[in-house]
Parts: sequence; structure tokens; C-alpha cells
Amino acid sequence: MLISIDFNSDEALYMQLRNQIIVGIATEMLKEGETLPSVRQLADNIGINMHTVNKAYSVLRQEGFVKLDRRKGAVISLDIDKLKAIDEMTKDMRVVLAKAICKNVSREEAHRVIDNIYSEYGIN
Amino acid sequence: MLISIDFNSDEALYMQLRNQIIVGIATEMLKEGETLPSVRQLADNIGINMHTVNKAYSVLRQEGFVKLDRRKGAVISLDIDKLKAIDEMTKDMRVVLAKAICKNVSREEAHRVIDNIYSEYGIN
DNA sequence: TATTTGTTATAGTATATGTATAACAGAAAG
DNA sequence: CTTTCTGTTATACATATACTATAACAAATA
Repeated sequence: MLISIDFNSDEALYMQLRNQIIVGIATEMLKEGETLPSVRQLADNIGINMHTVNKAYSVLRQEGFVKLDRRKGAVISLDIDKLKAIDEMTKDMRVVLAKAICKNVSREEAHRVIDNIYSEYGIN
Repeated sequence: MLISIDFNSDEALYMQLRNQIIVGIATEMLKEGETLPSVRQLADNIGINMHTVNKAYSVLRQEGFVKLDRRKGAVISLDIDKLKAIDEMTKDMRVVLAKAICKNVSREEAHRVIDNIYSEYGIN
């Protein structure tokens, strides 16, 4: 999978990495059981430090997206807890939607944004 | 408006403040033209430093939620640019939805979350 | 045996966050 | 005019986070 890092972004490198891997899983460019590059390999590839990649992987493990195996490396392995997922999603969305509502974005327009992103990710 | 700060949160104080004010505007507890407490007043009230409140207000101004007036203080004043708002919302939602999709949250379930939050904010 | 894996430890630099004082100019109220 | 309130700016300090740089370890693999 192609990973592109923006060194001028205000977003932390390990978060950019985490986010791109999550999007990769959502779009099925990364599938259950597949392995990610080793921390050293990916760090070298991108041109950042090993520990930064390691932190991204650790976060992904903590959030239930991968399992870390001393033999195979980081393996995509989804720990599905739908109620928890919807709960987190709701929390994440409260501020995002509040921002939008202040700017007169309607419920229907919000739905359309959802649909566009699901389509963008190749679902339905 | 009631503001509650969690000093143990990993979220920056000024961001907690910003977010609560945005939710306040969305729920119409804060209405266009109303003034927020002065930086010193609110800082004293919450028990944090003046500069932290000032930073929150500066961010809110930068994002088009308030105007700062040397006479009146911080006045709720919405700078509406809907296309920009929807664009930002889309960006904010990409990772949120990717996370959800990985956990098997369907498009319909995402719609339901949107509806719940809009209702929670007293819209429709 | 040599290499690769994640993991851990230590140490340094840079940036972000929050606090503490202080001072300024503009506006309002006495 | 003086006092008080506003946002604004400046400086300085402490702490936490982010990122890098080396180094070493045990387990697994080739």
C-alpha cells in the first residue's frame, strides 16, 4: 500500500500513518490476515524513525485493527465490537456535526456527505 | 452557558473550551449577537489561565464563529460559507467513517448516528 | 550462525500546552 | 480626568508530547 506523509502537516506523523492504514483497511486495500511492513522497513521506506512507525502500530493494536506478532510482524486483525464502534463514532461526530450545524449544514446534507464517503470507499 | 473542563482529559483545555462553545452555538444555547464572558472572567470562573481562554477565542475567530471586539469582548458572529463547511466536514469524516467501516458499521447505521445527534441538538 | 522480528531503554531536540506577570491602547463609566 | 474594563502583546518558565538516534534483548526464521 502506498503511504504518503506530509511533514508540513500539523498532524502527528504517527497519526497520519495510523489514519492511512485505517482508510486502507476500510477500502480493502489491506485485508484481514495481511501483514504490514516491519517497523524498520516502513520507517526506512518513508524516511522516518522506527519508533514513530512503532507508535502508529501500537495505537492500531490498542484500537483493535492489527495484532502484533513477533514472528510475522503486524497483521491486520479486526477486533469487531459494533456497539463500541458506534459509540465512538457518535462521540467523534458530535463536534464535527456541531461545527457543520453552526454553518447551516442540514441533516440531509450531512447524509449526503456520508453517502459520498461510503461510495468513495467503494461500498454499495 | 455552563462550561465544564476535564483536567484529566488528553484533549487540550483550549480545545475543550472551543468544542463546548461550538456545541453551544449549534444547540442555540448561544445565539448570534450574544457575547461570551471576557477572557479574564471566564478564566477566573473555570480556574484556568487567561491565555488559555484567549487561545480558544482566537481559534473560534479564526474558524468564523465569533468576532472579537475590544469594546464588547467576544461576540457570536457566524461567518457562513457552506461549501467550505461541507468540505471541512467531509475531511473530518473520512477517518471517522473509515474507522467505523472497519468495524462493520453500515451506511444506514451511520445515517442513524447523524439523525440521533441532530435530534440531540434539537433539530427537526 | 546470521538475520529479522517486536520490544525496551536511554537520551537528546523541538514543539505544544499551560501558567505567571506585566504592560499597552481603546472604550466605557464614574 | 480617572478608574476600570476590554482584547492584545511580550516575556519567561515548566511540563508534556513528538520525533529522532543508538543500542540492546529475546524469539523466531532461514
